[in-house]
Amino acid sequence: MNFDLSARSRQILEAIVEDYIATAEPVGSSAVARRHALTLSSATVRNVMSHLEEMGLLTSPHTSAGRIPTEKAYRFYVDSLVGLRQISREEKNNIIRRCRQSGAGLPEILKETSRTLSSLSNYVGIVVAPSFTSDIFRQIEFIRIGTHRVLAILVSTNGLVQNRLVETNEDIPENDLLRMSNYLNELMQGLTISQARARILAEMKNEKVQYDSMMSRALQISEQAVTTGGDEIFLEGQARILDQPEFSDAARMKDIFRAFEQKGQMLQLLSRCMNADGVQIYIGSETPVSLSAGVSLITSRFITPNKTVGLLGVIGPTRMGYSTVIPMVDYTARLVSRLLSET
Amino acid sequence: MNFDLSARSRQILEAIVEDYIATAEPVGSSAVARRHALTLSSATVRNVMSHLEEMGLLTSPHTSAGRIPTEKAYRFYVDSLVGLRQISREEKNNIIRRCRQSGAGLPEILKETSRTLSSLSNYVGIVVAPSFTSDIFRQIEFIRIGTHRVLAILVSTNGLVQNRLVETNEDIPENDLLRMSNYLNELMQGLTISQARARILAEMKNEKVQYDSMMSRALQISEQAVTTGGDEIFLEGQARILDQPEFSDAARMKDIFRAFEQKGQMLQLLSRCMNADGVQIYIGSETPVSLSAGVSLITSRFITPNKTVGLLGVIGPTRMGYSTVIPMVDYTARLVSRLLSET
DNA sequence: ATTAGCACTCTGCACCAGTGAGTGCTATTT
DNA sequence: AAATAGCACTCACTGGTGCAGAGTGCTAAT
Repeated sequence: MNFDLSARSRQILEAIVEDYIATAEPVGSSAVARRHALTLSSATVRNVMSHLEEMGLLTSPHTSAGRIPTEKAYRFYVDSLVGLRQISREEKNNIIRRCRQSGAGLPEILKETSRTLSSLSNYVGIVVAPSFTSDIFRQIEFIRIGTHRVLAILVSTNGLVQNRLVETNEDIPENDLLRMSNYLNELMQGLTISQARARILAEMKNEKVQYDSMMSRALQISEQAVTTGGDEIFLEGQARILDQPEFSDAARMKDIFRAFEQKGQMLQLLSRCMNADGVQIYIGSETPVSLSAGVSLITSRFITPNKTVGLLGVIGPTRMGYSTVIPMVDYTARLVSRLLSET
Repeated sequence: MNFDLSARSRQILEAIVEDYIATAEPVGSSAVARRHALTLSSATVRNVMSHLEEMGLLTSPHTSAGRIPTEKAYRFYVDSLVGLRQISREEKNNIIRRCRQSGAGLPEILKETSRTLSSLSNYVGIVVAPSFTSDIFRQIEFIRIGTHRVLAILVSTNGLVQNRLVETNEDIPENDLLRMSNYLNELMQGLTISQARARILAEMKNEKVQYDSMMSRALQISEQAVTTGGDEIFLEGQARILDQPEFSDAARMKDIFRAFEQKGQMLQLLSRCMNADGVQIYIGSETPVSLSAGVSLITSRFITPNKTVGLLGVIGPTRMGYSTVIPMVDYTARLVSRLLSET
């Protein structure tokens, strides 16, 4: 979407967007003329503004108010943001310090990262953990809980753990459980969790195995264990959305919080963001997450040592401080990838 | 707090409380006289009301509005609620069905229970998982993740799992890990997690052990594993609080959501509720959770088969449908205890 | 003891300028 | 021809006024 805009029009548009981001109030021609050190009268600015309005880059809430950028304007602004404010050393250190202070486990790190993103941006931090199913199988263990229950514990090479309590119709002695886990550990060696699941299903049809009750039981139990229950998503600083004046309206707020509660749904929609590399910016209606209107999403992928990918970013109002948030998300994604790899 | 109230005064107070609960609007004398089938004029009711106001049971927002119950009035209302509406069979089945539909694991059940409490009450559902530390140790396992990391997995007899990634300064071969876990499993047999932690700390001071590098390393690692990171708390249906007219104000809303985000703090405060048996009712400022003003908390304990206790309940506005929520919480707590024990 | 009646109080709503920020157009300047 | 000064116009916002309605508190009558 390349507009045929004069340099001056651009500058003015940029000034309006930035003013609006800063104040959340419609900005008028005289404000632009003043702020903008350039020697231009408000009348001239007015002409340009009405032109920009015709192009669909600005709207006015009513005749005698200033003008507000449209989504299109934000998009243009972001695309032409040549001078992505470099992230300062101080801020970098801040991020590093905060991301490090958590425990060593992946979930802890990710949760803390989400917190950090939120508190540094003042918007909502979001982190989607690397999908467990595409992670590589490490080990499976069975632990007998009571007489008819077995706890299956599945561990991936990233150190992610998934456990599942499985009901069994007979009491399985610990010895058998041990043999079962040995067999399965052999079977799933080196596969991803989802491959392992496929292997299990295939093996269940294997005739030789069907006659071995121990093996078939092992497969049945493990099949349940590898059937993963949704990935994790860390949404931190939700309350910060309330600081934004555009969400002071109760109805809009309700919409957003409802959406935040539907983490499962969100996860699905976010998976789209994981396909491309680099920072992804979704403005307003471009946002895959259906969080009512007026929100933007900035994300970037990060990768774990064994190449599974996760997503991290920030959710805020369309009127978001793009110039600071974008480099922040970018840097954080790189940082997390690096932190995870330095073992 | 036994007030010296005539039967009539009581009836009127009850009518006002119920009216206010239903409408969230100040209730006037004529409304009471009407609703109240009793043959009383509004003037008489007015006299009684002004008496009740003197006693601190009612207030009026301004002279020409109706009156609003104070916390004291709710307390009185709840205490003298003789006819706790019996929970209907249909509703019972509803609860049972919903609590059952989750997986077999304790966390899944509890999360679903919290959801159920929320959706049936239309307030916020809250469930505090039984403390891991007071649960009985079942087994510890070590899994080697990379060269300098060991994943410690701790399982309790309730089937709760806690895992922790521990950094080691040397590479420990799998064989050693197995010996270590055998030693520890022996050591902690039959103890609660917190006792196990004490045992580990004691054992570390044991001279004989200090000279055995394998043992002392095992103790070091397991010490980290048993240092539990806060218990779990399931807060579901937070967005429902937005349906309450008294929270349509942005500032109050922010307060509440901030409090909801501080789950750790909440947990501490809630531990007070776990000491007494039966349904606990905290009205307004009695609430241990410091969620700004105007909220009430209704909780009850539930117990797991091995006698650890958890907490479950509902958070809502002071103007809460006590007569339906109280029996609901009561029933749900009993039900969960039963569901957990029927293995 | 209860109630009818009435004056009084206070909120909420509608209506009405007046104000000020901001626009769009036109005539003028450069 | 582009930029600007000037001016009429629009429209939200504010504060004041007046009225209706709900509700109270008091007093006098039942």
